Amino acid sequence: MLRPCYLGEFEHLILLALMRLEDRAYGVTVRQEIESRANREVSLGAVYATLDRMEIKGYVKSFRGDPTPERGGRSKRFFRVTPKGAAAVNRTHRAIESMTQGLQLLGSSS
Amino acid sequence: MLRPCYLGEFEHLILLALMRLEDRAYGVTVRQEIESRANREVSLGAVYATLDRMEIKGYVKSFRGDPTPERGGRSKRFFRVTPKGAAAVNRTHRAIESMTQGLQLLGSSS
DNA sequence: GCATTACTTCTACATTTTAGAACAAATTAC
DNA sequence: GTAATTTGTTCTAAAATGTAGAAGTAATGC
Repeated sequence: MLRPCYLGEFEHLILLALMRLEDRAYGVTVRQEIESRANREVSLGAVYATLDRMEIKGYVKSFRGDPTPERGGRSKRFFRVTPKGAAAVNRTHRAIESMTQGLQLLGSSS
Repeated sequence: MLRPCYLGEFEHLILLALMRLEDRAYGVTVRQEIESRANREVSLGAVYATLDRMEIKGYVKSFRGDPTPERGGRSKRFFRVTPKGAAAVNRTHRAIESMTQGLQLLGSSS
């Protein structure tokens, strides 16, 4: 099968979280960002699994930070979106946007 | 596991295609709509599998049309989005939107 | 050291996405 | 009418994604 270059739902949310968090993105903050912003519960296991897969695909890059002086403050694994990851987000947005053009659906529900 | 009420990527595109197509939505046109609008190749098998799953979940409803008088024009299985499906689209859009708020990413690529 | 805290990795499954082959029903050509 | 052709759907099987929770690791505080 040809490698699809489209993002899954959760991959998409995680990339957006990384973009928002900039240099503060690691497992816990990513999960928090999605829970509070997208109003959706996620497990840390899910977050890491998806980040690992996206690192293999080249959508994100991770590197170790230093330990912090809080109790339990061990070193974190930070993540950043790569240009390739950003391109994937853009492709996804364009696809959704062009499929949405002219539809009036986001009316007022909530 | 609790049934997640979030749409997968492809489910999302298919629901948008159904909304656009209104009463002309069946396997072939749905595929065409996604290929031309979202600029993405999809197989019919993928379209039907996803439509079937979404019918089970109550996001779409299908019904048979009559044969048409073209060569090979056998009867079609038409699909419509249900209110539940429309609600799922709205939830998905809200999640993406709130994750995107304030990010400037759709700059100019393409 | 031992308990506690913050964080990551591992394990195991469920669900979604995917392609292509097989099947079915209609039309046309002969 | 029956074989070939066309439109459309269903079936099958596998890969990719999504998910939760248990286990593991490194730090601090006592």
